[in-house]
Amino acid sequence: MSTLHPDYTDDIFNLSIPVLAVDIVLFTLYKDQLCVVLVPGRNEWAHGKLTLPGGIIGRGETLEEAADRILERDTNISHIYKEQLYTFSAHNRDDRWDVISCSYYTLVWAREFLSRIDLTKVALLPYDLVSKETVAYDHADIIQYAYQRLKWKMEYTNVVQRILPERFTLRSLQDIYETVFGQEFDKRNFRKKILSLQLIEETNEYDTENSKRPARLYKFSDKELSIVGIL
Amino acid sequence: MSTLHPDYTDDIFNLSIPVLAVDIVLFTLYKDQLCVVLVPGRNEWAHGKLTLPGGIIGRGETLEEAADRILERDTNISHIYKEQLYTFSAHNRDDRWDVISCSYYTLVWAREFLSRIDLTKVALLPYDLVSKETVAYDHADIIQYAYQRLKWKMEYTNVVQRILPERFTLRSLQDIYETVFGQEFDKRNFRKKILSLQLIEETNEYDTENSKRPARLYKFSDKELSIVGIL
DNA sequence: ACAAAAGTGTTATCCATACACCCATGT
DNA sequence: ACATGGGTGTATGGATAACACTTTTGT
Repeated sequence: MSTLHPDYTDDIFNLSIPVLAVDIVLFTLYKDQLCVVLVPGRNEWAHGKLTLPGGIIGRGETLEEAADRILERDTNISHIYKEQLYTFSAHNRDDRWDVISCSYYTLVWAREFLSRIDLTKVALLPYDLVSKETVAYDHADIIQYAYQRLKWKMEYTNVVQRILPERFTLRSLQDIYETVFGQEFDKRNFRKKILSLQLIEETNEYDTENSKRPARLYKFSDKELSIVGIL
Repeated sequence: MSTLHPDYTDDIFNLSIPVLAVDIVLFTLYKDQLCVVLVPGRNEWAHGKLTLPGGIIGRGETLEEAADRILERDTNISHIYKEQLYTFSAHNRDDRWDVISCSYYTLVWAREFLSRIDLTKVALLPYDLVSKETVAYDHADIIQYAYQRLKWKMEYTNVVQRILPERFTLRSLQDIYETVFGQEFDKRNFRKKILSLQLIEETNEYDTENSKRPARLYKFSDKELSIVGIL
């Protein structure tokens, strides 16, 4: 233990302190399904259920650094865009241990990351199957909360640019929204809305990979994250 | 240090852990100004500046419990509605100490609470005067972030019910919005919007305290917090 | 009677929604 | 030629924003 900060000596002498962990909710789009990347629980209290990638934060580490370190250790994915979700501290979150968890969440496109994930060590669980029966501790609650936040963020900001490749078709953008929200959107209205926001601009390139009529590729015009109503 | 949680033993053996604190941004409406309740910094690194009420979280305490304890200690206010803001962990938040701060924010109506606050121990600093010159550490940043969140929450949810008394006039409700947002709203449109949301209902009581024509008193019809567009 | 705040409706504009057909390409 | 997904425009209804006068009370 290092030297005490004078502002807090009163507290330190009266109280022992809890442990701070980081847990990451990593959503991914896989085969038109919204999935969560989970790891097998490493102890008997997890009862063989899955858990979020997580670990204890170290001294001198920021939360983001700890999240990066843990994500790399558990999933081999490094330095991706993520956002802080909430810090959970309810009593009995975890039966045996007084741990406070600062959670992060993000969404990645499976195609890019599947190659780096070792599927013998992590599971891609469809969001619809997340429940207290499949996921340990309060992690199902955390995942549900992360899903609400993800939807909000995608509806009202341009975060989606963080998960798309440089060039993309309007259809692939719409697919992401439809998968995340679990509903279909009118193609014309969706395109009209997206284009009117001036977040993206057309290029003169076309997607020739799929057969059928080639789709025009677009790119984001502005890399700043901002609040805009998308849906 | 208590027994180690098996999920985290790897981390624990490799790393020492940082300290978790709670800081509270307590906004209040005082003389038509949005103010922040601050306390004098208790050490030389605060350079005589003001700081947010804050302290170290204890083992077995939830963040909310710690926030309540600290708020009561520093301001004599107990068990008020508050929301978690963000957990700050940037390097060099605090020059001498590796502390991660989970922050909470709330808004109270000065009239109710002024009697309980000891104004020789706490300061009410108008939000406009919050800056790195007046407030220590990164607390000015935290306050600014809390202000953004407060505005969002007031624009899109019915939180405001948490700070109003049981019965209130539409004018006092509008005053709160105008003070927080620093702008005036059209009286007719404001009333129309609020009433159309069906969040509040009229009573047959009138405010007779002020002179001039007595204003009808209203009450909230629903105590649940929900997302609704107010402005 | 007058000052001061409460209360009340209408109109114009913008945005969201609903909806159906033609186009370019590969097979 | 046909099957498949890409691409486009209009009309309607609902929400928002702008705007001024009458009412009730205390002094």
